[in-house]
Order: sequence, then C-alpha cells, then structure tokens
Amino acid sequence: MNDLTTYEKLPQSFYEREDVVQIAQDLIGKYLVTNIEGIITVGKIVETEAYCGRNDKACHAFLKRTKRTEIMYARGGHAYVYLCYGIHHLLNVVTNKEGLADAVLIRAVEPVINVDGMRDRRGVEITGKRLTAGPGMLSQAMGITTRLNGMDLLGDILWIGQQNSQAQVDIVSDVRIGIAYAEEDALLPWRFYEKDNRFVSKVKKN
DNA sequence: TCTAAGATGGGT
DNA sequence: CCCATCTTAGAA
Repeated sequence: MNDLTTYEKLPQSFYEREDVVQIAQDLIGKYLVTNIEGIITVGKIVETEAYCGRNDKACHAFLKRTKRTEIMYARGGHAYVYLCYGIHHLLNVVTNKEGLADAVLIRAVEPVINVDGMRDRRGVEITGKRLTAGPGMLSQAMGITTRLNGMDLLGDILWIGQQNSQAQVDIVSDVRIGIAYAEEDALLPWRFYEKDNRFVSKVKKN
C-alpha cells in the first residue's frame, strides 16, 4: 500500500530551470511526498502558483533579500515554508539558479496515500475536499510546518515524485489568489490547476 | 522593543 | 459575504 517505488523523485535539473511559470505548470499531476517522523503521506498536486523574484510584485523576494526570503535565493530544489496569518504554514518549491529568487506555491493536492493520516492531522471531523483543498490545509494534512523551511527536495523527508506513465491532465491557467496588493502583476495568469479536480481550492475574491 | 501585516480558512 | 486569526519578520 505505502509503495513509494512507483514515484520517481524529480531530479535537481527539474528545479533549476529558469522558467518558474513553466515549472508551476509542470508540477500539476506530480506527487508531493512527506515522511514526517515515520508517517508517510502522498498527494497529487492539482494547483500551483508561480512567483518570480525579479519582476513580480507579488513575490516575497521582490526587491528584498531578508532573513525570510533568503531561502528563495538558494538554488532550486529546496522548500520555502512560511507562516501566514500566524496560523497557516504555506509550502513553496524554490526554483532557478542560486541568486535568482523564484518559487512555486503548492496550493492544493488530492490525497493519494494515507488519507487517514491526513485526517488525523486535520481533525477527525474533516473529510473530502476540506482535507487538502488549500495551501494551509494541505500543509497541515501532510505535516508540513516551518520546521521544513530550507529542506532539500532531493532528501527523504519532503520531496516530489512522478509516475512513469503520468496520466494526461487538463491544465487551466488563471490569475493568482489573494495578491491584490501586487497591482498590475495581480493580473498575470500564473495560477495553474487541474481542470475539474474537486480538490482545487475555492476561488477567492481579491 | 514594537507594530503591522499577511500566497487563508471557516462559518453564516 | 464577513471576519478572527496571532506569530514573526522587519524596522526603529
């Protein structure tokens, strides 16, 4: 059941590519895996957003390199996890070369392995799409906290895999969510999600 | 030290 | 649709 051998770990080269928007798109249909203190969970990535450090006002690293954003400047293939609204842990995948602060926010996954474990973390009364249909929810379900900030995605705690024969997924692009402060950059179609997947997060008005 | 967010989520 | 959220980064 918990057979991870069918998930091939994405290589370093996947994350070091220059086009963060392309990477965000490519991550749809891949599998997010966590092994937190022996508890393994896997979710299929169904929604992502791209953030570009150099020309995107919505990006935390735009025009600033601080303690929090430092990890985004590392080479691709690391996790950037930060706390939002004091409560929610949000997972990003750092991309591009060292010194170029790009990242992809993982906004939603569809539970694949260990749904019970996810429910244990979310709360017994939580079922269905309320399990992982949002960036804060999926982090809680998969045991992701700011302790995992800076984690190497080629390690064995937190990584992303693909299946040999990946099913064809219909990908839709749209504007990103909750970034009205980014002015004209809020209009960039840098959110991607799998069409008709019920775990895609609810669209929120900006 | 202090202040002000802030890539949300849940309830009505 | 409305609003509680509360830790922490970032500045002074």
